Amino acid sequence: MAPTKAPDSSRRSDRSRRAIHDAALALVTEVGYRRTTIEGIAARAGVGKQTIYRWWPSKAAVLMDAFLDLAGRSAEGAGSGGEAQSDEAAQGIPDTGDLVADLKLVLRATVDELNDPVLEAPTRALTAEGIVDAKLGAEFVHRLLDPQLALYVTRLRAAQEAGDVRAGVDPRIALELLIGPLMHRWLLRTLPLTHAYADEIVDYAVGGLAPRP
Amino acid sequence: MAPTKAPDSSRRSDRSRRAIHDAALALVTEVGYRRTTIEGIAARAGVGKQTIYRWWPSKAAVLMDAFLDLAGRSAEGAGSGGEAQSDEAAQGIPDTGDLVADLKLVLRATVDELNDPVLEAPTRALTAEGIVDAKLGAEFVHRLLDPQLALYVTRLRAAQEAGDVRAGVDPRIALELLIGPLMHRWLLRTLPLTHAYADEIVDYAVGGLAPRP
DNA sequence: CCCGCGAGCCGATACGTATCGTCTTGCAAG
DNA sequence: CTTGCAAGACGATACGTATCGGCTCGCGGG
Repeated sequence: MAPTKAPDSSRRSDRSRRAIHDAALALVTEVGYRRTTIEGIAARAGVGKQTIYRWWPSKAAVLMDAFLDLAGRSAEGAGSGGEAQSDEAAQGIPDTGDLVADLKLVLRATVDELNDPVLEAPTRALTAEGIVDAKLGAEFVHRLLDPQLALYVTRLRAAQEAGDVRAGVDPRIALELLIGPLMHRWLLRTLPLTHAYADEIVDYAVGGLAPRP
Repeated sequence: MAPTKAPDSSRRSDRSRRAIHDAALALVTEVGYRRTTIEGIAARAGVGKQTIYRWWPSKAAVLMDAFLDLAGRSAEGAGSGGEAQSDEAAQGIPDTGDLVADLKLVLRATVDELNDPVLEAPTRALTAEGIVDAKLGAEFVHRLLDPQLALYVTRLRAAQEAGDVRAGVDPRIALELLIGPLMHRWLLRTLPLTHAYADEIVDYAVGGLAPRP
């Protein structure tokens, strides 16, 4: 009956947790997701296998936590000092009044992140895993993607109030018009992902969202 | 030196090939990609393991051929009688002169395909594998995606000549404005993928591509 | 025309390796 | 003294390779 009672997290070793995160990220970028094994992570982290199995249900879960930890750490110091969440999440999308310029700025930054060799392998691995595993995918979307997308919703709503976007447009759909093409090209590698591409997407998309004359 | 000489394909058993295709597709939809094994496929198909290893380099390659075979078979009879390639590939995108209506028709059909439970599991598995494995991804794009996308390019060029799309627009980018959001929502399961969504995407995208007044 | 023969794919299965997830053992931190 | 921890033994799969007869071809001598 006892549903495998949870271990006492207050006694958990932070040192081991971090070592496991680092080892997981390093292995994924070095040998790829398929060939990173739990045993390999444990060995590299100087940790017993059981310590991993005690705290995480799967290899993907380890990588997800490691990735979130990485994103959180790289954002520290960029925020106003409090609890930053992620690079963009901490500061939001700028609102200079020029919607096109603001979006280009953010989408260019997204392009740079996607092309960053350090982030590429873990991001691809998690995305791919989420595509096949609905449960993990939901967690990925909820913990990583949704917070980012919420920023677009905010900025697009402001644009609607400013009259740059038609009132009837659903921000959730407008946002996908921007992000979708970027992700599509990155995921499927159909063509190179460049700043110029991001700019064109913004130009076309905003054109379709603007009020009819 | 002899680079593992290729087997004689003229003596290949078509019966085994088809049995392997069917078993692979069935297992992927039944137990998921991760838990379909080469041994499982061989057992289900009533085939020796070596027969699979002789003709395919990996589990993903088996599934890719099986999927292409499935797509090809389901399109037979729909084409003009000759060598049909795929449902849409055989007939192309209609050109009634109404760009919005034509695109909605095709994107709705794509939505239906993506929501088809028979096609969903193999498509997700192949896409996910291609995201992580660049070599396989390139093959996936080349054999499956590019032929489909070429149809959009054709239709969009016609729209440019008809004056429905600005002359400066690159069809390869315009097409991603349509397909990208659809794939993004389907892959990441952010929100349900419906006909209404396809319609809105077409409305917004075409609005952004149309000539400036 | 016919039959024997070698080549090669086929189903089947044994083999050694790798990874999995669980379980056990001491040890040291709390 | 309780419990997480490092280390690793353990059975269970799945991997990819190597053979083994059995069967079906194509070919060439009779």
